[in-house]
Amino acid sequence: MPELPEVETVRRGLSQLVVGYRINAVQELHPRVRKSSSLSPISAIEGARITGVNRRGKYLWFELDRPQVLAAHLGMSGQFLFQLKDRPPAKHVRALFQISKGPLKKELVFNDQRTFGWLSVEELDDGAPTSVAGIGLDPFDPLFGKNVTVKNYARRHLKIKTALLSQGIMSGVGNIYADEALWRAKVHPEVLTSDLSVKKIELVIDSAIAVMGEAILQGGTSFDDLYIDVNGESGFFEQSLAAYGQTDRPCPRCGSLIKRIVVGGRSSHYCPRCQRTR
DNA sequence: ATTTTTGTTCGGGC
DNA sequence: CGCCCGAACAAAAA
Repeated sequence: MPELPEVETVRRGLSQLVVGYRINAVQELHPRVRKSSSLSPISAIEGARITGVNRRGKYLWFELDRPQVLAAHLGMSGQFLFQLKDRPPAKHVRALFQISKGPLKKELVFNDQRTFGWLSVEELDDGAPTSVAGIGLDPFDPLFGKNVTVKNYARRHLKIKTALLSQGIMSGVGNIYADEALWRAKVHPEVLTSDLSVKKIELVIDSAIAVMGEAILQGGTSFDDLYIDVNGESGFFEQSLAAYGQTDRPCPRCGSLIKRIVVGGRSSHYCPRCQRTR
């Protein structure tokens, strides 16, 4: 499932392979692939040259040689793929891009099994697409402020697990890295943010930064083929997971068996010994 | 056939 | 009105 490290891996792959290319043709192949708030059909960007690929949290956007951008969210299973000869064709292609640079021609596919992902033509507003306006900065953003973020967590009355998943406060963390960050910080997922000390909240944020930074170096986490990078490669961070998906397996720190509970409708994995309610 | 999975949005309740 | 919670959405694998 694409969270910040996976989306960043995709962004880096795209950045390397599409910047400088011109978008010659776009086909929308599924009725839900275009976000309803898109300024226009995606084909309106035909003729534009891609000048960069940017990201905030789990949101991606292609910068073009015109005021509009092509914004994208991978949802649960979205993928940008270059169709390679030695790989089976993608099965859930929702949009198709014909791009070229001089004599070089490429086909970029937007593939999405569960159709929660989307594409959208948008204006930039304060450096980010309009649909990204309400999304908090992610901790890798140069403008990210840790002290402000700590305060924003502290004044809410949310379970810390729910707070980490709230993209409006700090973006990029999903279910996997939320569980891993809380395990590293030794914080129980159900503790209220308003009950945590400033120091503890800081530790949770630092842990999220550390675990996502390490995951980026490993190309992200791939449990199955729902997450692969633009070249179809899996990430290798799964072997480093201490808590997520480790139900009934020993905690790497103390040996207690990892527990699974539901918090805010999402599965939460934690060590009952290392991560106490208080 | 039913359950499980997850990011985001939306509606209800307080 | 603001805040928080839970349901809904899709689709496929187990």
